[in-house]
Parts: sequence; C-alpha cells; structure tokens
Amino acid sequence: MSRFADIALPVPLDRPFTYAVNGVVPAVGARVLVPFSGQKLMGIVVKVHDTPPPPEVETKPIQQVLDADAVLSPEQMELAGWISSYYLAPLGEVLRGMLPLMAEVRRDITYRISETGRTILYQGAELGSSRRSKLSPEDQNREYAVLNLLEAGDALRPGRIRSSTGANKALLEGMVRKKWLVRETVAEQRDARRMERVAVLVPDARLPKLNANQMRLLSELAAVNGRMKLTDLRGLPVPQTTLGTLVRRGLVTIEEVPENFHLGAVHAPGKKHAHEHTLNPQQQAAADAIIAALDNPPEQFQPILLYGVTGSGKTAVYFAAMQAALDRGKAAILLVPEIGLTPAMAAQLYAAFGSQVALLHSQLSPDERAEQWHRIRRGEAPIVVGTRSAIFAPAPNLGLILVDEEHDGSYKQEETPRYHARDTAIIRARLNGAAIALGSATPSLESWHNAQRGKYARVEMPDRVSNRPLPEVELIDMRAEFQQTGADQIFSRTLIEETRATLERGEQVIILLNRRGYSFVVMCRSCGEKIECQNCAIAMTYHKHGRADEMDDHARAGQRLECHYCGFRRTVPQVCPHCQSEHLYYLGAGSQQGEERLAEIFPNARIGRMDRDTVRGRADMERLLTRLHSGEINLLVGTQMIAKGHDIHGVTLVGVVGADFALGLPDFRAAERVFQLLTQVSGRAGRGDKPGRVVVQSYHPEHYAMKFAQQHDFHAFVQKELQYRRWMHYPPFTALANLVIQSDHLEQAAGWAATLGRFLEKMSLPKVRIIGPATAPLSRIKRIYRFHFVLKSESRAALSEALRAMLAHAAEQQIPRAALIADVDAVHLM
DNA sequence: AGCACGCCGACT
DNA sequence: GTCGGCGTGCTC
Repeated sequence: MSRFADIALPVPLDRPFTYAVNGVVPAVGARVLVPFSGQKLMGIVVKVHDTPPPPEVETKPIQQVLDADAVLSPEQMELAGWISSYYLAPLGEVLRGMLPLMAEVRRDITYRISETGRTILYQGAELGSSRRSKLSPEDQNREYAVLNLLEAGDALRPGRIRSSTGANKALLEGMVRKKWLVRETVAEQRDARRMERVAVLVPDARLPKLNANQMRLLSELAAVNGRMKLTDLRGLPVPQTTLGTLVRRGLVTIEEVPENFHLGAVHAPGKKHAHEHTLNPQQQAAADAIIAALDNPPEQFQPILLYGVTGSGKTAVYFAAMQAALDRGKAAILLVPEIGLTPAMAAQLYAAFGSQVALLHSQLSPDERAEQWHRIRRGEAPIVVGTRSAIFAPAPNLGLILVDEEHDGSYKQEETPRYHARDTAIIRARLNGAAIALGSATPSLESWHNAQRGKYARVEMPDRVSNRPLPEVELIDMRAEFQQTGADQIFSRTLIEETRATLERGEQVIILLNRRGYSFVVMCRSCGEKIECQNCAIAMTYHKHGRADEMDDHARAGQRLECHYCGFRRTVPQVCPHCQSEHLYYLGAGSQQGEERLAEIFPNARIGRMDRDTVRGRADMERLLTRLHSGEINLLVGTQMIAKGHDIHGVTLVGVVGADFALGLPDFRAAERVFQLLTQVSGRAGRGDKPGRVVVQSYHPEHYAMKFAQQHDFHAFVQKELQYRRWMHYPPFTALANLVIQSDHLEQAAGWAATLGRFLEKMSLPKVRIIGPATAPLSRIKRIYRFHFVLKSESRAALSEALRAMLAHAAEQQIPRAALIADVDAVHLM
C-alpha cells in the first residue's frame, strides 16, 4: 500500500511536494487538501508511491481527500505535464488553470481568541483604552467588542464578527498581528451547483374545496407529471399567492434541487438550423475531409488546416463536422477567439444543438463555470464551445477539436502558464486520438508552414458563398493626400466621399480606427517631450470624454489623460510638465476623435462607436450589434473589435484608418498582424446581396502587407513573409522564446540581466541565437523595470535546454523566480 | 505566491 | 521599552 502522495500545488514552485497518506490512498488526478507553509491548499495528486522522502523534510499528512476518484483523466494529466514542461510553468499552476473546481472548495477564514487576547481583554477591562494605540477610540472599542464576542472560545467568520461588532477585516488582521487573535483557514467542500425550487404535487392528497386559480395551478402541475420549477410557475396566469395557499393546505410541497442546465430560449420551430443548410461543394469537401479524419484517423496524426477566405462559410463547415461527431457518439470542442463568441454565434449553436451545448466564455462566474464543467464531464454536453481555456473541457470520448480563427493572438495566455490554446489543442487531439481542424482566412505563418511541409493537411475554400465577390480595396496614400490638401486630416477626401455616397444609398459604413481614446500622444512643441505615465514608459492617451458609465465630475469636465497599460489617470496639464511651455499639442487620432469628426462631417448620420470604452460587457456588445442590424446605426466607428466576425448585411463600405501604424513597431510579426487585420476587416464589407468596397488609408501603401491585402492575395503574402522570416531566423523557421527580467529597482533588473548575459556568453550555445540583454520595448510597466532576451533556435530541444539552464543559473545567483518571465512561443516581444 | 521570522525606526 | 513597518527565506 502506498504511503506517500506527491501533490502539485498552485504555487510558483517548480516541483511537487510529498505528503503522507492519511487513511485513504487518493487517486492520481484527485483533489486533496494539504497543509502548506501555514496555509491549507488544494492540490492535485500527481503520484502515489512508497518511497520515503529524504529524512530532513518533515512529511505532513494529507488533511482531506476531496474526490473519491480522479477528476482529471490520465490524458488530462499528461496534457498538463506537457504544458508544464513545454512552457516552463509549475505543474500546480497549470492544473489550477485546467480545473474550474476551486469554486467548490470554499476557503473559509475564521478567527479565534488567543491567550494573549484573553489577557488583554481581562486587563483592558480595568485599564480602559490604551493611550498608546494608534487606532481611533472607535476601533479600540471594536477590538474589545471582538475579544468579548470571541471570549467563549468559538471560531467565527469575519462576516459574523463584523455584523455584531463592526470590526472589518483590516482591524481583525491587525489583531492577529498583535497576537490577540489567531486566524484559522478551514476549507470545506460545497456543491457549486445552483439550487432551484420546484413545486411538487403531493400524490393522492384528498382535494378540499378549491377556487379556480387553485384548480388551475393543480391541473397545470398534474399535466407535467406533478413537478414544475417555480420560475416556470410564475409564468402562469395565477396570483403569486395561490401557490403559498396550496402549500399551506398540504397539496403541494416545495423542493430544492440542484439546478439542471436548461436553455433560456425555446427553439424557434421551423427555423432552419445552421447545419441543415445545404453546403456548397467547396464547404462539403471541407466538411468531408474533417469527417474522414474523424472516421478513419490517419496512421500518422495529422491536423487539418482549413484555409477559407472571409465569407466562405467556415462556420457551416464547423457545424456539419460537429454534427458528424455527435452522430458518431463523440464529443467536439470548438475554440473561438476572445470576442468570437458573439450572441449570434450562441443563438446558432443553440438552434443547432440545443441543450447539448456547453458555452464557456470569460464572463461566467466560478460557480457557473464549475456547473458547465460537471455537465460536460457527465457527458450531458458533448458540444463544447469556448475561448482559450475551453481546450481543457473534460469531454468524455472526445472525437473532434476545431480551432476557429486559429491565427488569433488571444489564444496565447499572457500569464503563467503561458500556453497557446491552438498548440495545446493539437497536443490534446493527439493524446485523445481526436481529429483536429484549424480554420482561418489568414492562417498563421506557423500553421501555413506546417501545411507546406506536410505536417498538416490543407483544405482550401477560395470562394465566398453564393459566389459573392471579394470587396474591391482602394489604397489611399496619405502622404500624397497631405501634400495635396496641405492639411492633416484624419479622413481622406476619398473616404469621406465614399462614405457620403454609401450613406445616401441607405447602406451602412464601418470605419476602423485602431486606437481608443481621443489622441494617443500629447507632445510639447517647445521641448519635444511626450507626456508619459508616471508608472510606465508609455505615452498617455488623451480622452476627451469620460466613459459614459463612470461620469464623475472629473470625467464630465472632459479632460483626462489615461495610461492604457496600468490605467493611471491624470488631469490634462495646462503647461508642459518638463519645460512649462504652453504649447502642448495632440497627436494621433483615436476612435473617440474619429467619432467626433464624423459627426461634424455627417451631421445626419446615425453614428455608433465600438471600442473598450463603449463596450464593456457582453450586453453592451449585443445592444450595439442589434442597433447595427436594425439599421438604427448606419455609421460605425471602432477599434479592431469591429473586425471580428460580425456579419452585418447592410455594410457595403469599410474604411481603415491608421492600421499600418503597427508596421513601424519593432515586432517581427507586424506585417502579419497588419495583413490579418486588413483582411478581417475587409471581410466585413459586402456580406449581403450588394458588393462591398474598402478604402484603406496608409502611410506605407507600397508595403507588401498593404499591397497583398489589397489584392486579397494571401498566397503571395505568405510567400514573401516566409522568405523574410527565413532570412531573419524567425518563426516558423526557428523556435522563439522571450525571457523578461523585471524588478522595481532599475539597477537590480539591469544587474540581473547582465548576470544572465554573462552566463549565456560563457555557455556559448552553438544552436541557440541570443539577442540581448536589452531593455524591453516596454521598458517600465507599473513601476517595474524590464529587460529581456530573445532566444531563437532551429532546435526546440536546444531552446528549451537553454531556457532551463538560464532559470537554473538564475536560481543559483539568488535571482528570485518571480523576477523572470519565460515566454515560450511569445506572441508579443514587449 | 503567502506566510513566518527577524531586524529597525517611531512613539511612550 | 513595545508596536508594527517591511526585507529575507522557506514551504513536503
């Protein structure tokens, strides 16, 4: 019998900890509660064994085994292991990200009086309040009230203590520091499922005399086998009090049961389900390829890259493939980008798959997430659709994984564990023996390259549905525009005229202005300094109006500078903070200014704005889209949010302003990003019956990303871009990692970076190219100074080894682990 | 990451 | 002389 268990804990330490088995031997993959450094933590069992740890460690016993069986399957454990080793992240933190079941263990804090506390209480009663204390007399009184309350010896929760004494958490913590109280953490398991109340007809009850409403209610209940949810009962044309009367008379009882997942909306009968739409031959071929992989997994595991131009109908292909998985008794996961899970998409999914769908999006509460997790695990929801972390959905018998917009940057998690959901999906598909397809109109160069060398199969959908043409794209050279007009205008004459004509025809216009705020730089004409955030090395953005929902006096006054990295805000100075000059000027137009200008030019247009300032949640987005669909808005201006997947049929003109700004950034993916953005936003034009047009304003109209986007020529773009990447030894020809060294002291960060730099020089790794140490492009964020190395290698093993060696050396040099961020396959090198 | 322990300034 | 600020080091 195993006497020990290795537990992965959610702490930034790269190894598991060994605990003594206490009674039951837990299963590998089960959750346990263990004492750890004065805390109680939930961990996952990664191994049970009989090998005693070295004698110098004191092996503590497991406090509680939370699950009789594993909650994570062997495949999931293996996937976690892969992420941990590939992305150099502690296994415990990986597992924490995989399991949304933390909500089920409530970490309860209680306070209990100590001996010191008692002494204080008894002496204090005589001495009166201490004059020494810095606390206000009120707080001192509260402290005594707390001691009085706890005197009996019970451990109480902060909420309970507060309600009877008024002592807040800070005060209680202060008392703990003075050792008057001891804090205890108890973790207790609870059921995360929400409860719902059900009215139940009491069987064989003798019916007394009843009024019409009571009869009505009873017969309604009888008609549905005697059980009905209270929420449904409320919909009946019967007074609210009737139910209470029936309960009192013993004819109906109310039960509380765990809520079953149910759909808010009822199926619209007669409405054609998306997957019943007939696929055109090109869509059918794509679906067939995926279904073939589902039916006869090839000898050699092979993902499918589905390259389909915008408007080619990839969604219908996904639906057909998911239906095929269902028909074969298998589960499917569809990953979508952060804002890809639009209300329209959700409605389509419900229409097609009803209650077999589980939607996992960022706005679920921990309880809701846990609930969906259980549904999926029980096999009730074999169709899982969600963002990044949905790749960990515990779908039994997983047969198919689909990754929509596989190039999208939001698949990369920007905190530990820094995994890429698309790449994780591929590993998971291989582990589960599932088929996988990656879809995009602008595949990432990594995926395209993999397809070219036969690692992936490639399926193309080159035509739009119903043979709609791709929109005609006009490139406007803004340098020439400036020379001709002599004025620095946001919108070119062409874009204004096209917009006017489109609006006059009663059609809709979308204009992309890819920065939020009013002006993104405030600069001094006298000394040339930009106004930077005091916490970050970042120019502050000028916001002319506050967010509508937080209109404090300050915002109403309308003048504000905001840092888009740390959120710091300040008033707009009247004079330059450096030289006191009054000549401050505002550069670079954001969406707010765009909206204002458009309102001046088109006073009769019905303008809407879509950016993070106007769209905060799902509901805002939905409202805005509804207004757009109904035609209430005919001119929409916004940031890249508007480029993603919204299918608005009245839009025939798309304007693009300042999208080429990124081409000037020190980022090897800049061209790829610009091409993707242009292609995606152009795809918004002409989705209805009328053809679309796109007007792109650019200061780099000759750049190949602009040119090929204009010509809708993805093939030409990748060919050129791949050539550049090969020459420069960038992905996909090398594996790349970004290693950031950070500290709140500049000299310390620089010193550590230098230490690591010397180490790398001494190691002289022949297979790894190292750039750095250098100040990171974002050299200071939230008062933390940052340096970085970029590591590149044709051999992933060599890259990984170099990173590990660096981390090990950093540990030897007493550089804290938290000062290092290893970002494998970094998407941003910032 | 949290939490203990320990050394030092601030106030009585 | 105590209180409580935070810097250092460890966690099975």
